[in-house]
Amino acid sequence: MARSASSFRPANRLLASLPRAELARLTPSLEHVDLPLGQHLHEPGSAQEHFYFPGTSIVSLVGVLSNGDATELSLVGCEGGVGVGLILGGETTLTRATVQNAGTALRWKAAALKRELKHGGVVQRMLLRYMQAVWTQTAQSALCNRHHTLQQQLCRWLLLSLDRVDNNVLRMTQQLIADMIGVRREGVALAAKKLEIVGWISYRRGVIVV
Amino acid sequence: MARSASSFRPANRLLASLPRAELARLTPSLEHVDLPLGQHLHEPGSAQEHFYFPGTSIVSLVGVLSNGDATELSLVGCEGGVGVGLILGGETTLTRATVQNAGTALRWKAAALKRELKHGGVVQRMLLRYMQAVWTQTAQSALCNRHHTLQQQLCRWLLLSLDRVDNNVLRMTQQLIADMIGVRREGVALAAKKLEIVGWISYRRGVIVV
DNA sequence: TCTCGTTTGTGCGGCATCGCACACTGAAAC
DNA sequence: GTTTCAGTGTGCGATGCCGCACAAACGAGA
Repeated sequence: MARSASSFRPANRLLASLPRAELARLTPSLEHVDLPLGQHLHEPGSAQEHFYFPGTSIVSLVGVLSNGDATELSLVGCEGGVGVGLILGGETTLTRATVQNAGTALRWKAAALKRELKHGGVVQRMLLRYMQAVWTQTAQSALCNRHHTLQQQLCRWLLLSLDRVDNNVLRMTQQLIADMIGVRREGVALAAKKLEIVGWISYRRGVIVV
Repeated sequence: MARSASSFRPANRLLASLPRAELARLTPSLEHVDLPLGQHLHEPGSAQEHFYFPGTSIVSLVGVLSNGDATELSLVGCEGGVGVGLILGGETTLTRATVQNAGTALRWKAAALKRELKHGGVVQRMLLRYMQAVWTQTAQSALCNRHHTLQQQLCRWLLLSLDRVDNNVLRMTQQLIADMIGVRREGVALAAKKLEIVGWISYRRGVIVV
């Protein structure tokens, strides 16, 4: 499942944005992994061992309440990374990271990340910038949850997901979508139906075409 | 309005948590300010000049949508700081920081903060840890907005506020509270009425006693 | 004391979502 | 082909909040 990372132009855009030299320095400590659908990269409350840079995989970051209620806080594809808790240095998170879409990723040992963070160069800036993106998405999520209708949230979710795949097709059941944005499945069914009537999407047993 | 900061044991707990030497090093670049009620420490979209360490003041961080809808993302008192956007390095935020409770604060030039962040010592760790606290609160906010009733959210807000004052009294009109958590004033009135009947709070024209 | 503006209390119709129940459909397994 | 079941469509009452309108209570200043 894991082999050494050799490619010079990583699929992940955070890594690709780094200068040649920095990337070369990091490469030895990066490890190629394939993420299967449904795997949890980390659970609420537990410490994380690795930071992940998704390549073709998509990972959903959901906040979990003690009673089990959940809401998606951020969606991460090749433009980001998983494990912001490591950047910030706290031991525990209240989030769960679940693989939405099986695919590749590069993983990075937590210790190496911490070393790089102390170093304070381009990599640190990159990580912090991305942290801001995550925070912004979380804030957006809070705002949407308060002010937007289910329909609007479904649209937002579809667009976020589309940005992270290379074609127009999403493989995702209504139940999973409902769990992500924290609503009933029936609500998603209704909203999706409307979108289908308008002609923006077509829906067929777990396959969405936009 | 501004005079040099001289006290060795700052009221702000983030600063107080620093080792003597570090604090001494920072002190010259800190400036004492009094924050009047209602002042905006930063607006969505604009760059921030200072990072603030509240002493007796309380600052509310609200996320603002382009259409004006808003929701509180975090509440900051002497246990925290205002200006996480500076830590993360992005130029713009979608948040507004408003002074909820007039009081003192120490402010810190953005440039000094950036220097300290590169340096990568105790101060960096402290800032990042606090950033995590803010992120966690934002995530909590998202979860509450989805899963909790207005009543529960009011309670949460009251408790958050209480943690940040030294007595049991909050000076706050229902309208302002409603704006904070992003609901109608009438809803707050109703919820507050219930809490008053149960005997947990007493409410009198902008003064809440718990 | 009186007035005026702010703050709070209350009622009503409307709407979005929930929780539950159940029927239908397509795809995979036998 | 038949069975089986995950995935989906639909209906219905309940609930919580919104938007609006207006009355009542309170406090500050004249």
